[in-house]
Amino acid sequence: MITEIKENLKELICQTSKKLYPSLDPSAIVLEIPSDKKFGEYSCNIAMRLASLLKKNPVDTATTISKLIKEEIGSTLLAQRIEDIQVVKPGFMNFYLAPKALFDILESVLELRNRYGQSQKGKGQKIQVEFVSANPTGPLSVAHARQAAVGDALGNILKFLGYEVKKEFYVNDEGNQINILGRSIELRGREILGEKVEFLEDGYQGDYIGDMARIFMDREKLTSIAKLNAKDPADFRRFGVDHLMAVIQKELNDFGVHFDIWSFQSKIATNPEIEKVLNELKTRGFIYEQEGAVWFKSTALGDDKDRVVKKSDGNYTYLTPDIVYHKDKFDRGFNRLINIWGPDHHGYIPRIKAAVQAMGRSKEALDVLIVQLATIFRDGKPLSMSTRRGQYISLREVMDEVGCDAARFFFLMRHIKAHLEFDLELAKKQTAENPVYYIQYAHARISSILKMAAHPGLVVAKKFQRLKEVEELDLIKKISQFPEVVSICAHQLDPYLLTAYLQELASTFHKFYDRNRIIDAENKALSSERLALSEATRIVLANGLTLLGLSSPEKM
RNA sequence: GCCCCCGUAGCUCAACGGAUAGAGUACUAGCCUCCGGAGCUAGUGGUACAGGUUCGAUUCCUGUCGGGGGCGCCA
Repeated sequence: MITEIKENLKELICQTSKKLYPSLDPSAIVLEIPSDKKFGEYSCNIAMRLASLLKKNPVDTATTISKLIKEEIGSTLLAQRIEDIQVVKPGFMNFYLAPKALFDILESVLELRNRYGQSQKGKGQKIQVEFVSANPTGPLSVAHARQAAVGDALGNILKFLGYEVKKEFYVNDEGNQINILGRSIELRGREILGEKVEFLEDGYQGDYIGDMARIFMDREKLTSIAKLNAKDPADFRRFGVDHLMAVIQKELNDFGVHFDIWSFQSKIATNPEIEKVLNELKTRGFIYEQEGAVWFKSTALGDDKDRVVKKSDGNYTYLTPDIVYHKDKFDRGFNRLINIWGPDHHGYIPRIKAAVQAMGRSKEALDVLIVQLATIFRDGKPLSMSTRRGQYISLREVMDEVGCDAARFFFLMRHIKAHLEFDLELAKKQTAENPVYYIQYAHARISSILKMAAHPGLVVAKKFQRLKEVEELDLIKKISQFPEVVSICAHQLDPYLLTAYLQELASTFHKFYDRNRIIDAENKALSSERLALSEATRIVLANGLTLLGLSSPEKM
């Protein structure tokens, strides 16, 4: 409903403006939600864009256009829905929706319920969102936690807009890091059996390694050094990967993040497959040999230096299986890939984009989102986060301390490209200072009112005519913005706008609640319309919270 | 040295290139005979600096200064 109104209005403005300036590019016409509600529900700046072309005062142009629109509008669906058009100072045309339009929107929310805000915009497009993809060498960190919250919410949003979305976790279960993992476990095992060992310089040092060694040796009955020596090193690796993947899956599951697909490097980037892809790249002229190594000519496609894909010792670099993996993604039919990475990988973007192009795909088919780190604060002081040593804050700690909903919301609250300050004390507070509870409180409050209204026998209205207070109309207008907010999130590939919107919606509701009595047995007709308005608000809050991966509690 | 992100109110952050730069928090003063006071109302206060593009710049471009991160035949 609301998107229809906007589209129709845009079309009308376009046609009318073309009468003044026939070669007008329709994409130049932008309808935006004004910063201040006194400027109406939609505002158009086309007169100012045309000012220099027409060599006329934009206010005059806007006046002319708005007169023409008023003449034309009678013949369209908009006639009853646009109440007023005003021309203001620099040359804005501001459009004011009529109560009829607002009531239509309310009715459609109550009818569509959890589908309100959905669209079919993405129909037929297959998108893969790959995120977290942490090496199975330790528990997940806060950095992964933020990536998980972002990827999950973004995937939800894209699905909501009709895209066919798969959320995928890529498991790097081979390579140097995994060798080091296996070796670290083995060395801890030797220590447990009393052997004096020198630990690896770049080995994994967290306590969990020793725990894992103990579990493995119990299971395999490795009670002596001799038995341990007889063990295949690959067994340590395999155990390490399996064990840690189970830990990671459990953590993500508890965090409420669910993946559709788990891909394993060992299955996808097998040596024959790698050679096949390298041959293909060679045929296309992107491979050469130098100093005993095999190089990918990524500079030809925008990278700042060429990259080794096969070292002089015959091993592949990290990049090589990754190229195969990206080819695999496209082979599975995805026409758009979204990778969510940490900031430590940003230098890696040009080479993987080069690889995608070398395989004949457009570089626009791959979006790499860099999610900046979150710094965890306690009592106003940042907690140190030296990596590698196992001294980083884990997802588990944050989740246990502040709860899933609060943690996820905090991770989503800022642009993904902005550093995030995460205050544990604030996130833990169950008070007004905490925005999560502010939103959920509004949902719980409405749920409670709806329950209570059942007693006096009030019904939730389906048709509207009595809502006219400022707070009522403001609330409907805020509700009407939801589809657009979701759509902007998808366009920007960042869910943060939705967190801000939900706070505004909750605030608009609280104001309405504070100044207007909802349940009133003396005035049932008005009361049932206000109940319906509350229910519509609840629906939108729930839809938004669900997209972000948060719960919508009926009681708190 | 090169690359990426960020400099906005005391603090944490907003503002598709638009209108008087907005919220929360803190501080001050108010609001419960009645639907959840985890709420509402009012007040105070700001674009790092220098140029450029534009009818219009917090936003885009160049430079300076400041903070964070990244730059391997590591992953």
